[in-house]
Amino acid sequence: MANYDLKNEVNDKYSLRGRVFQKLREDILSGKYKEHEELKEVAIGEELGVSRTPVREAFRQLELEGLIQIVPNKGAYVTGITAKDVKDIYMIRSLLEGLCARLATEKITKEQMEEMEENIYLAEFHASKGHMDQMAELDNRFHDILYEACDSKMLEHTLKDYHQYVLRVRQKTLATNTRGRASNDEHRQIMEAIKAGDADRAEQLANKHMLNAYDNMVKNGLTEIYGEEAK
Amino acid sequence: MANYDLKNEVNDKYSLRGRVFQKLREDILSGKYKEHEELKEVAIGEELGVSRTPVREAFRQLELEGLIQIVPNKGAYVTGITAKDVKDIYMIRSLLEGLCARLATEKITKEQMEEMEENIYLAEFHASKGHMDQMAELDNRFHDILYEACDSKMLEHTLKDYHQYVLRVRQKTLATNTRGRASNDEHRQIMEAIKAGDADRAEQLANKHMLNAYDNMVKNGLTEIYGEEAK
DNA sequence: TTCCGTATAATTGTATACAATCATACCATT
DNA sequence: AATGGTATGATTGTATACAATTATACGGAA
Repeated sequence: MANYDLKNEVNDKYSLRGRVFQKLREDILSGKYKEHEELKEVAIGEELGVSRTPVREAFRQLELEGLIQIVPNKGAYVTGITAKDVKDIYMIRSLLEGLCARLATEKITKEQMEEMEENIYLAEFHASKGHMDQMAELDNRFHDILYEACDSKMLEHTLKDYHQYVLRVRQKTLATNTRGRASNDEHRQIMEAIKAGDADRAEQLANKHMLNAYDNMVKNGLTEIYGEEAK
Repeated sequence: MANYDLKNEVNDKYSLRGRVFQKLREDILSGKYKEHEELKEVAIGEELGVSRTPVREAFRQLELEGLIQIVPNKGAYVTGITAKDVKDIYMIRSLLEGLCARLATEKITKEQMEEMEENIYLAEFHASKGHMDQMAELDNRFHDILYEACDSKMLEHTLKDYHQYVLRVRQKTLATNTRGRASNDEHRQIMEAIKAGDADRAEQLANKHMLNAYDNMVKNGLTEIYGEEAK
């Protein structure tokens, strides 16, 4: 839990620490740095042409986002996500996305509602064309809209944390076209429930949406890459 | 989300950064540094006899714990909790403590069960004696045991974050003797449900326990100190 | 008076030097 | 050969100097 001022993320783009942070974040999420790999301050500093100081501070931020783990006097290691972690995250997200959808039903603004509708419309278009990258992007954005719409910065922050945490896994899941379309349908149903002002139904649907996403992941065996199967 | 290796907290006791971190954490939670107060690197460094570097790093950790907020090129400010935040946190905790209790029903070890029973026994003793400090301590510990017992480091970490976040508010709530006893009773019921292996009931009770705690806070007007009333 | 701009001070951002700690390799001893 | 200890190198921890940025105060112009 931390950094509730999201405007900082913008400001940070212009500081060295911010740039180092973003670069490392991207490299970890893209898989350049693998799990349990050690990140050395000098090596990364030299690679990016900065001193150790901003690198060290970027490390603290990455730890804050759960992407690395710092062991005192030893080093910084890329965080490993076990299958059990992924399972737990989806269990937690199921509850919280449900709560989020319920709150959003009352709090969503007209602009957010319109963006959500547009998002779903676009997603269906890209699904029919088989544009996987765009679909993944739109899926991320759908959830972000929902998080913002619930009008709770505590809930929004927690959900964004978890969302980002499973990004590495989730990207691959959506690559299966059938799940992509099913996911879109579920988004549409959630959106319609919110639009109709049916908070209970929105909560229930968002709940199920997460469980379905996890079931699909397990079915495709996509959690195994993170170690042993969740028990 | 961050710092999943709790052993670091122990190691950090022996580093300057760790000591600065602990000191500031204590001072913020105890109210020495008030909300929105600015923390200056040099001033704190001089006060503790260290340079700016460990102070800066401690700041990053405090931000990680949500106790301060760092604004680039400006400063570090003690995080303000609004009444709305407190309300949202209890709403979220209600769901997650429920999930935690449910999971704990299956995963709790014999040792944890025994500590939990002992905790409740002791709490009732101190309640009868009017020992408020001990009761607050035991209340914290009860929840920590529950978090550990659920056997999910993701859930445990999130709950500990939120728990700590409302510590400043919660301390005061328990000061009312009647709520202290009611809280103990609820702990006992949760414990008994877990012991009986009734996961559904444990979840439901933990759920209600949080909502009751929040209701009591509102009733006593204790959230108003954090700004306007939650709407 | 009010507003704007500039100068100055205070504060954070970054680089770098040095200290402390940890990992490794090698040698001596058993 | 196995074990233990010491020396060496690598890496992180800390202090400090300097740069960049921001806040404040002051003075002049409208």
